[in-house]
Amino acid sequence: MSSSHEATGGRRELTKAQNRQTILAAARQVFAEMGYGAATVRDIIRATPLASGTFYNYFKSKEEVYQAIRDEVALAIRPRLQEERQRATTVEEFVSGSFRSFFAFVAESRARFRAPSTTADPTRFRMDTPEVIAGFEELRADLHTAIGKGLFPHVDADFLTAAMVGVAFEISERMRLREDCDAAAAADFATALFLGGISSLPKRP
Amino acid sequence: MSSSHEATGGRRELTKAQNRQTILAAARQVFAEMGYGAATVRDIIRATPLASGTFYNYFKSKEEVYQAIRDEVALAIRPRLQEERQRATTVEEFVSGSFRSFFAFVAESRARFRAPSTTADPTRFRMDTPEVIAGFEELRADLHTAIGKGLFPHVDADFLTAAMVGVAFEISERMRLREDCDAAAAADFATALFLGGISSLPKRP
Amino acid sequence: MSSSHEATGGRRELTKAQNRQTILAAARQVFAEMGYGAATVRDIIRATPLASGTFYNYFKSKEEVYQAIRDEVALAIRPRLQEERQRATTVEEFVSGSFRSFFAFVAESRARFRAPSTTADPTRFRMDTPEVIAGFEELRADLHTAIGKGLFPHVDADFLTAAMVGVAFEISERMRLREDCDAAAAADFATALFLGGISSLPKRP
Amino acid sequence: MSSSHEATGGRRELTKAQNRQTILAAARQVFAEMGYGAATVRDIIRATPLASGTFYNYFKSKEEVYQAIRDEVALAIRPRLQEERQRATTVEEFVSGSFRSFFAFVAESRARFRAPSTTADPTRFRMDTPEVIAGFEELRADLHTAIGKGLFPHVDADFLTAAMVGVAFEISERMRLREDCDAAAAADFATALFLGGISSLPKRP
DNA sequence: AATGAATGAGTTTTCATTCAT
DNA sequence: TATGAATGAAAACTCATTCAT
Repeated sequence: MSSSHEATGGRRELTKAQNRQTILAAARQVFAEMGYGAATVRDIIRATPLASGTFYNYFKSKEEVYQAIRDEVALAIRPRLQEERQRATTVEEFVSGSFRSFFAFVAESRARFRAPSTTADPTRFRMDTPEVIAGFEELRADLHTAIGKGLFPHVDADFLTAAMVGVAFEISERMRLREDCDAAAAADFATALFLGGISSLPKRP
Repeated sequence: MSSSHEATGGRRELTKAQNRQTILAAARQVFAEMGYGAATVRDIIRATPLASGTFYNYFKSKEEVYQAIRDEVALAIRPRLQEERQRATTVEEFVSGSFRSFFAFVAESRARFRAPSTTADPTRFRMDTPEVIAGFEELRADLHTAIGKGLFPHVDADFLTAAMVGVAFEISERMRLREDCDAAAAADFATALFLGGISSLPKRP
Repeated sequence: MSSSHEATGGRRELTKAQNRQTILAAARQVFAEMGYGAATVRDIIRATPLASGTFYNYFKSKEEVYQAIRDEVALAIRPRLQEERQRATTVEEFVSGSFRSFFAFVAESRARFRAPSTTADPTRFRMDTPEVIAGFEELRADLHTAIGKGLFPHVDADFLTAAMVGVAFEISERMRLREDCDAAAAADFATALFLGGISSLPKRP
Repeated sequence: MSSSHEATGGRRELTKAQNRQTILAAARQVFAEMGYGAATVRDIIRATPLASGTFYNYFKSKEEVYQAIRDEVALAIRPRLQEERQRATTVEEFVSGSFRSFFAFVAESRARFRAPSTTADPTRFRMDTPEVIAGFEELRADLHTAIGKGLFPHVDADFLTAAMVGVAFEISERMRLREDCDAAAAADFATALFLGGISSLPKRP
């Protein structure tokens, strides 16, 4: 009799999609708060108004929820980053484009990936998923190519990738903790560091 | 009879210290392989020739083992890093001293912190413990001081700390995977990046 | 419009009866493959193109499906066996009539009771249902009567019943596994065994 | 302080062996009462004074308990039967030796395999385990040999095996239900049936 | 009447911890 | 102190059944 009840024509469909999202949201929060390893399916369910059995209508296990979150993240971020890099014709464009996209994405998703409040798990939960890693493998590949083409100086591509990844993750975490969450500032900082530094890096023989 | 008694006494002491080390080594390996959160006391005991009850003669819980590992690490690395920074009179010394100490430490401990082989936990287990973090808080503090003293340009100290931490961790991981595990090369790379880049960083008002 | 309506009506009736049979067939197969005890309503539904809720339009529970299968079997076999025995005027007719009817029935139903392929349940699922047992209780009663009337020698009727039941079940299982599935040969074997053996059986005081 | 407490020197050892037996006994009873398929590990534990976790110190699953029971039975009965048959030089010895051993064994174990009281599962729980079946495969092989050697007439060995198995199982069940549980009478009955009947069986070409 | 998602009680299994030896 | 079996609370997962559509 309530309006929300009557209005929806395909209530079942909606509910089903909503439940999936409810579980995913709860999982994101729980993973952030307790860390992936320590989190249990129970914890996820408890963070939900659903019954325990319902979880298993959507996911077979904690791993599977994690995959789903991963895939969502990857689907959102990887194409953006790849596009930036492919469009780049100079080191500046390559570096600044990558960092701008990445920090912008993190800032946008801040709402969705609720900040880890009281982490019981001493290992930090990062958005450091295989898919994201795969995204950085793409970065590595593109850096190799760029170095081969002479766009970049002939430096250690693996270390350079690692450095960019490390800077991106750590600064983004710091950025998220700040009130302003200024993605542009973070991107400018990281970009300047690399543009200034890359030319000084040891050249490989 | 007396001599055998004394020998036993000596062995006892040794055994006791050995058991503690046995547990710590097993815990390091298990944490690396499954992640801290997913690891259980059972897992640690299983990676040990000891009986389950024996564990509790040395540690009260998984957390306590973790503390002990942390403290070991911190005890080994933090004084080294602090000393490097306090000795530094230039940016070059500050940066290169920090990175050289850090990568040297990681290379040394490669044997002890067995490489995470097949990680079931998708979140990477880094030597990213609170104590190590605390070590980097010291770095942050020292950077603030150094900026205040004019040793460093007036950049965003938090972001710079984050960048150094991220580069240190990611490159050290990469380094550990390499056959040669060349700490000097890693340190040179990171140092060059920062020395070249720092002067380009955006200045704060 | 009317014609399509009538056709649908006819199909409905058919569908309804078909659904019942679909469930029964699935249940027979599932019971045979997993054993009655281990089988779940879920398993039966899964072996069906129907939805879970539909099951409950036809049966209240696993037990009720079982009853239905039982009753079907009993309805088919018991009257036949009783008729054979009542018609019998000699031991030969009694014994050979019973075995011939039984093995013929099993051979006929081989198609319906699909052979248990890979039984997860180590206890064999036999067509050894209460109704069939009841059928053999009738055999016991009739044997008692026949012994009382002097048709059979004065042997232990319970043991004789048990022997006939055991031989019937075990040989029928063997027969079903054979390509030819020759009911007559099985009946001849069992009949000869009992006709030859009965006269040698220990007489009761 | 109680005598039963102090008396036992190796209380641990004893308890451990006892617990295993406690679980096996409970399992035998539960399997008999509910059927193997319907029985749950919980049911077995509940039939025991032990804690739920203790079950898993001894068996990994319901299947494993079942295996253990099976193996016990097989270990006890198969050698006896084989010995009887190998010792036999006539049909009489072969048949009567087999039946006497089998019924004697069943009578002995009546205490251990508590009689199925109120079976919820309509499929009867027989000691009809793969190992026991394997025992009858040995019977089949020996019958083939005996027929080949001319000890037995040239009848259908598979059917004869099935008949002996069926008679053995069904009569033993009947026997167990009787107060006297007279193994000798059961053996005499079965032996007479077969000795009288075998010569009448249809000869194979 | 058919559907299939939600429910939550029940089952299986693991685990930290205790304690008798 | 070392041992390792017992414990039972809690986690993982299944299932019969209901009910909105």
